[in-house]
Order: sequence, then structure tokens, then C-alpha cells
Amino acid sequence: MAKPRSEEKRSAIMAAAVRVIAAQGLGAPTATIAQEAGVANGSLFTYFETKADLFNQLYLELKSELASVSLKGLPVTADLRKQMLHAWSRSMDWAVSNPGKRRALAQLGVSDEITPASREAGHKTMTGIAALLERSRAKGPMRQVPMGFIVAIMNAMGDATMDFMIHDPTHAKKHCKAGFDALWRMLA
Amino acid sequence: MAKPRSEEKRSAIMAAAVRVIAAQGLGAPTATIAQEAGVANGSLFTYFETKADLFNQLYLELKSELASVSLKGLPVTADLRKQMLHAWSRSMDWAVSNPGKRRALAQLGVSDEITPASREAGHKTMTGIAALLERSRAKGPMRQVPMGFIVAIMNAMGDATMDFMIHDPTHAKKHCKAGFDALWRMLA
Amino acid sequence: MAKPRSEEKRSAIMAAAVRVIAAQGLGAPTATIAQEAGVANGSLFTYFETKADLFNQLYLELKSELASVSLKGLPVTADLRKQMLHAWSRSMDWAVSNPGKRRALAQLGVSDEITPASREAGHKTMTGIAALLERSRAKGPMRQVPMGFIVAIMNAMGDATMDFMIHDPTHAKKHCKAGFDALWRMLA
Amino acid sequence: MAKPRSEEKRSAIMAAAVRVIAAQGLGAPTATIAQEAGVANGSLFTYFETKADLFNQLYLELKSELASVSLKGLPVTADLRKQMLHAWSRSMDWAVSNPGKRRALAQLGVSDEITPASREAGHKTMTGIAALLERSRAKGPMRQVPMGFIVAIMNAMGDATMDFMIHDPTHAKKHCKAGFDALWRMLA
DNA sequence: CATGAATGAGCGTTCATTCAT
DNA sequence: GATGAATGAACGCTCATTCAT
Repeated sequence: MAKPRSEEKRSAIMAAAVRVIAAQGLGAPTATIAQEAGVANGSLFTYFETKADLFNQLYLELKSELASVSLKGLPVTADLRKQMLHAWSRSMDWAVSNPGKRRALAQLGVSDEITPASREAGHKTMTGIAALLERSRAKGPMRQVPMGFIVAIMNAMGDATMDFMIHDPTHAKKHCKAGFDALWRMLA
Repeated sequence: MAKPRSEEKRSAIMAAAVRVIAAQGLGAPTATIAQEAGVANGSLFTYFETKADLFNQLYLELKSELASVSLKGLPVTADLRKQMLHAWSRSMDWAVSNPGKRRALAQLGVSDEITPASREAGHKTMTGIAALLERSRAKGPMRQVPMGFIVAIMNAMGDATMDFMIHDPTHAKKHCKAGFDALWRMLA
Repeated sequence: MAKPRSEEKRSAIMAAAVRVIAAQGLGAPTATIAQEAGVANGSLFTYFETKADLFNQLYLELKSELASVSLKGLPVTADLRKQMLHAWSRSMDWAVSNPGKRRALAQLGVSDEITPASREAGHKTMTGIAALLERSRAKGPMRQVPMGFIVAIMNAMGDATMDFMIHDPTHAKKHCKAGFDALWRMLA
Repeated sequence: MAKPRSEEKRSAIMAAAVRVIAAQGLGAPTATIAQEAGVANGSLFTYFETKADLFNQLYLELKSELASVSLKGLPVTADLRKQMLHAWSRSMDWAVSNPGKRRALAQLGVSDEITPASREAGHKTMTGIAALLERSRAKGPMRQVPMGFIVAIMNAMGDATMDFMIHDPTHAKKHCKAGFDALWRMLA
């Protein structure tokens, strides 16, 4: 009956938040985000209860976008290494094509506004990749190491690789490959 | 500008900052840091021009402490792998013994208050380790990769390993070893 | 301006306002009142132009409810004291049976949102009681005192008595009597 | 060593609060109070933790000022009625000479920002008057009524009388006397 | 007319930095 | 130099009111 809450506006805010966080960090005023999204500052709070809530939702959205993009078109019949490489490359491509999102995600990832629940949910979105990883290391030298540790290392290496690719885009491909090879040497 | 009177007070502030940042993050008020250091809030600004200045100096100090601790007692006559393992283990031990410092350093590392100049200077403190790293990878599969990338990966892996050791101290030794072995597999 | 469609909805809002004001004071959001009334927040403003308007109308309604209840069943043939006692007791009973209304009325009474016009109109609803009061004091020691003053005192004493009865309901009857006797001693 | 917290500034804020509350009610912005007091808006919070804290302290201060003023110069050797009359008149004079304070106190008295503890403390300041009251009613018709009730009635009558005196200052004296006589008739 | 999203002014409070003592 | 009160810009969030649906 009334003007419905528009998904469009919600994502405009999300997108604005990405841009603003990438540019100014998490300390950016909510008013700036609202303005960038083209809505009144008060409207932001129709869609997100608090600034922290916005951050948590954004974190999850980016995390799951990254996860889903990584697995898109996964060559499930190919050998493991090829599958992992596919996922890895997709992640890196996403980061390079979306440097703002990547920056925002990096900042959100270390923020203490992000609740344990959100981190947990973030992990869940990576289940598919974790499964690949699990199989990849199953017979390798890290077969005894806790999965959490392996995931952490993979994320850390991914982050480092992303940063490098974004910072030196000319050789992005090369860095991507180098990062993956290093990861694979560790695992298998 | 001139060296402040009391070096003692300066380091009290630094130490307080570590504790406070570890506990409350970078958003902690300067007044809290001053209080924790046992000085008046205004006094903080006779030792550091701005909050950002304090953060930059602290970043550098922690970074170089970590670097110097890593190389202390380096078995220079031993083979490369042993030297690297020594440096790695020292780093990890430092992190485990100084979780506050490690947390603070991690936060500072991702802050956008830290200037490029500070980051540059931070890298310089790691020259010794970088040299080790350079020799380690000289004949390995990463011999063509830019050193910056390798350093980044090593740092990333170090960070992941530290986190894991702190989080699960019972198996700290094991995680330390696993992290190093993984690193070595990548490099050599 | 024209009479709103649903008198039912109007009084639902009024009743909700009573409950909400009693619980949260005059600072309560209009949205809360609307919600409590089961209408949309915007709808409140089709029945009342502003929040202040709602308050003024509510004030009047409560005031006149109290006045009318006081005179209901007045034993017009009995002696004056009995009539006054009747009115007094009715008022007190109303307050005890409707503590929410009483609280709301008390808050509204001291609010500066209530216009002089509303206060004036509120007084008018008490004409019947004022007449009783006038006759009661006609030959007593307060025969020279301005009626407004007497009304004010009676109200003040009524308020104090109500508060006491609500606060200590076990002896409500006793307090009611004590209050009235005190009033009567003043007047007659 | 440093600029000490000035009692002068504290009372400037208090006094400003009285003026502003009298004029605009309790909803007045803290910034307005600060400005009226001639201090920066932030400074208000050096002296009072919160707006509510300011209100509570102000309530107590006014309450105790009123209590102390009432007993000043009490003719302790005179008969009870004279003593009561003295206290009553002093109160009324205070209200008439300080209409702002009286208004502010009236508003604060009904605010739900005022904590039970403050109300309790406020009552304590009236111990002296309560004692007078106790003796006054000891042999009168209200000898069985709870003191709390009597205090409440006296306050209510005092409030009504004050309002009337302020509203119609020409006959202030007369109203003061009428109010007292009425009170005395109730009690003794 | 009902709905509830949209608006934006406004508020209490914080805090880095300055400055009087 | 040391102190801590003073400053005032800034921010997150609220809420009365409007308006598109």
C-alpha cells in the first residue's frame, strides 16, 4: 500500500558504502555514505539499524560475493589442481576488477565492529572452497594441520596476492600464477 | 621538535598505547592512552604532535622490535634453512609472548593513519630478514618473483601463523613448525 | 479539518497515547503511539495535525472525563458536604481505576505543549464542580478568596491524594477520606 | 597545576540552566544552556556527565535552596503557628522573587529524568520543615495521617499558592496568607 | 483514506587538540 | 615541562512530519 522498501535503495547504500569505505576508511560518516547513495542521511537507518549493522551486512555480502564468484563455472570434472586454480583465479580477478570492494572487505575484515556471528556466517559462505582445499591437502604435507589454519593461510596468501596484483596491474596475471603456485607447493 | 625531556615518559605512552590499542582498537581516545600511561592527556601532545604521529611512531617501533628480535642470535654459520627457521621462530615467539604488541601492530598495519613513509621505513627495518629471504629463494621456484611479493607473502603467512598460535597456544609449537615448513616449501 | 472518517481509530490513538504517555512520558515518539494504536505512523497525522494537537485534545478529553465522572450520580438533594464528598470520591475512584489516565493527565497538565486555550477549555469542563465548590465556600473562611485560587488548591490536593492512593492502594479509602476532610476543613 | 575546575563556571551553567529551563522547558538543548552560560557546549560536560546529571544536581540545589531559605531566621521561640507561617512565607517569597527557579523546579519535579535517589535527597533537605509540620499536626485532626501524605499536601498547596502569587503579584501577600490559613485549618 | 518509507533538522555526547596556570 | 580544563567540530542516531503509492 505504501512505498515499499526498495531493494534498489538498499543496494545503492551498500554500493555507496563500498566506495566511501574504500576511499575514507571505516571512520567515514554515515552522512557521507547516504549522500553518496543519493538518499537522506536518516534513510540509511531505515535500511540498516546502525552503522555497525550496515558494516556487518556489507561484510557478509562481499564475502559471499567473493565466494560465489570463485566457484562460478568450476570445472568439476577437471583435476583438483585445475579446480583450485580456477577458484583462485576467479578470486583474484574479482579483486582486481573490484578494487573498491576488495579494499572495503579488507578493512571490514579487521574491524572489531564485525561480530563473531558475521565472521562465522562469512566462513560458511566459503564452504565450497574449503571443501576443495580439504581435498587438495588430503594427501599432501599439510594433511595433519587443522583446516582452520590452512584456510587462514590461504586467505592470507590470497590477500597478499590481491594487493600485489592491484598495486602492479601490469603483471597481474604473473602474480596471480605465482601466488597460486606457491600455495599449491605448500599444499600438495 | 627537540627531543622531549623524558624518554621514560615517551615510552610509557608508547607502552600504554600498545595496551590500549590491543584492548580497544585504534579508535581509543588519546585521553585513555594518556591515563594508562600515567600522564595528563595534554602531555601526550608534547611527546607526539598528533594521534596519528603517535601511531606512526609506534608502528615503526613495533616493526623494528620484531625485526631485531628475529635476527637476535642468528646462527650465521648454519645453513640457510636453519637461519630462516631461527628468524621465523623468533618472530613467532615474540608474537606469542607479546600478544598485545602483535595485536596493536596488526591493527596499525591496516590503518590508513600510517603514512607511506612509515611503511617504507618499516620495510627497511626488515632488510636483514629480506636478505635471508632473498638467498633462500635464489635457487627456488620463486626466483623470478619480485621480492616485494615474497615479503608480502611471508608477512601474510607469518600473521596467519601468529594468529593461530595465539588462538590455540597449546599447539603453538606445532603451528609454528607447520607455518615454517609451508613457507619453506613455497620458497625452496 | 473535517471530521475524520473513523471515530474508532481516533479514539484508539487517544487510548494508545494514554498508555504510552503513562509508560514513557511525553517524550514518547508518535510512532510508538501509532503502533500501540495499531495504525500506521503517518495515519496519526490524519487525525491530529501535530503531536501537540494530539496532546491538547487528549488533555481536554481526560479533563472532561474526570469532570463528568465526578458529577455522575450526584445526590443533588443531599446537603452540600455530601455532594462534594461524592464528587471528590468519584474523582479519586477514577484516578485509582485509571492510573494510566491519571498519570497522562498529570504529565499533560504540566507540559508547555498545552496551550492556554486548552487550559481554559479544561477549566470550563469543571464548571459543575466549581459551582459546588463555590457554594461550599460561600459562608466559610475562604469566601473572599478568588475562585481560581480555590480551584487550584482543590486540584492540588486532589492530585496529592490521588498519588497517595495509587501509591498505597491498601489504604486508598482512608486516604481519600483524609484528603476530603482536609479540604472541607479548609473550605467550610 | 592546571586550570582548576571553576566553581564559578559550574554555577554559571546551573544559573543558565535555570533561565533556559524556565523559558523553554526541559527539552531545551544543552548547547543553549552552555551558550547562555558563556561556555563552549563541550564544557558543560566537564561539569556534568550528562544532561540528566545536570538536571538532577540542579533539582537538588533548588530544592535545598528553598528548604534553607524557608528556615532562615526561624523564630524558634515563637509559637508553632508563627514558626510555620514564617517558613511558609519565606518559601512563597523565594518563589515570587525567583520565578525562574520556581518554574525550573516545578518542571524538574515532574520530570522522569530525576532519579529516585535525587528525590530522596530532596526530601532530606526538608527535614527541618517536616519536623515543624509534624509538631503542627500532632494534636490536630490529621494526627493519624501518614506524614508523607501531609508533606505532599503541603507541597501541593504551596505550589498552587506560588503559582497564584506569581500570576497575580498585586495580591501576592493576600494569597500567601490565604494559602497559609487554609493549610493551618487543615492541620491544626 | 491508509500506509510506511523518505526526509533532514536537531540533539546529546565525544574527543583531538590548545592553552591558561 | 606538566597539567587538565576549555574548545568546538563532528558524528551517530531520532523523530515529527510529508508524500508517493
